[in-house]
Amino acid sequence: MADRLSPSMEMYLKTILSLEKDGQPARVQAIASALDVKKPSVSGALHSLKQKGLVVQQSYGAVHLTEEGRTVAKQVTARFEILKRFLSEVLGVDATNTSREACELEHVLCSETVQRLHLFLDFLEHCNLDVNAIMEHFQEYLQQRLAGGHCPNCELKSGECGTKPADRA
Amino acid sequence: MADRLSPSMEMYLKTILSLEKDGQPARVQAIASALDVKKPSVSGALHSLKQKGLVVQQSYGAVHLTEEGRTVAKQVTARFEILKRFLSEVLGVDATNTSREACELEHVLCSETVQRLHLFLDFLEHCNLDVNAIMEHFQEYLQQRLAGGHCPNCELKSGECGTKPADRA
DNA sequence: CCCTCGTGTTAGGAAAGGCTAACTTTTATA
DNA sequence: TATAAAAGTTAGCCTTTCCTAACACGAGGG
Repeated sequence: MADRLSPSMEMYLKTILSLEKDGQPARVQAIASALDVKKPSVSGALHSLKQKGLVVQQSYGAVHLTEEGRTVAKQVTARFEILKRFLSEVLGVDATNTSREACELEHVLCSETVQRLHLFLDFLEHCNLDVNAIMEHFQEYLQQRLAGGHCPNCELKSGECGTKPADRA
Repeated sequence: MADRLSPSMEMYLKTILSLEKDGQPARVQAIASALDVKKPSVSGALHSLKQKGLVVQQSYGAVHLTEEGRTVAKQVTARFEILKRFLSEVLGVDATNTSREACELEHVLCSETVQRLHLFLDFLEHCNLDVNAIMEHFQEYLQQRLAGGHCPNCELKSGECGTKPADRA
């Protein structure tokens, strides 16, 4: 398999797939709006994706994924969905942030790691009834700790990974 | 607080802190080797970090972190350690990959998410004895699934997030 | 004291990915 | 059908981060 695409190129593919799924033709303008970039950036990116054989586009027309492009787009999208689930279901990250953050992670994590995350979610969901109780317990613990409580057994110092105490009040 | 530094700049700071911790003076050459870049790249980066007030360096001499630079470097390092622990202790990611992957994540995840991950590890470690059993159960499940077993309740299709069946044999 | 060699810096350039401005093509409407 | 608006493209530029080549400093050996 060729080297991984850049985050930027993966985003273009993911966006094209997503527009297609919504039944919209993937026009330059629509891609630009979805990614919050300008049209010339899209044109440039498409030029590069065409060279790689991942999309086709008749001049001045809509963009279509090739089979290979579709495969990559689906992979990226699948990663995104798994990461979003993990962030929200396990870590309880705020809905405002899950998409943005999953979107950065999807370009960075290797398949193996995403798969393990997927299996972790799968495990929590299907394979052990006790797990739900544990996860609820974790969510409670999380709320307490985020509210300022302190675990007596733990040397976690607030601020050490970038969150100041004031941020968590 | 100012905007987040670029991944690259965070890496320079983290590396300088790490060299200092090893008792070595943070010279341009040492930083270059540690990051696998050439000396002029380091000079350029240091120029930018000096302008931001994050490092000081007498000309042709060793580099030192300012108080602010040290704070950032420590935050990045702390994120790295937490992510590495999560990847290895929870997901069982291979030791060869944990550092590389944690190193990419550390620049991408927001403080809130890293903190939640930290609390998750903390929870697993200190706050519920049953959790260990669950996690061991997960590790077993992981091994089975990675060896080709299939969860009857789960529609996980191999390959959908980029791992081909052949990769997992 | 000078010279050499390792280390640091500067100059100049490439690639990626974004931008604006200006041009071309298509579409839609009067 | 003529033409204006919308959509796409091209040209040219900026920033970041890396590179190579060439130059400058500075500590140790003759």
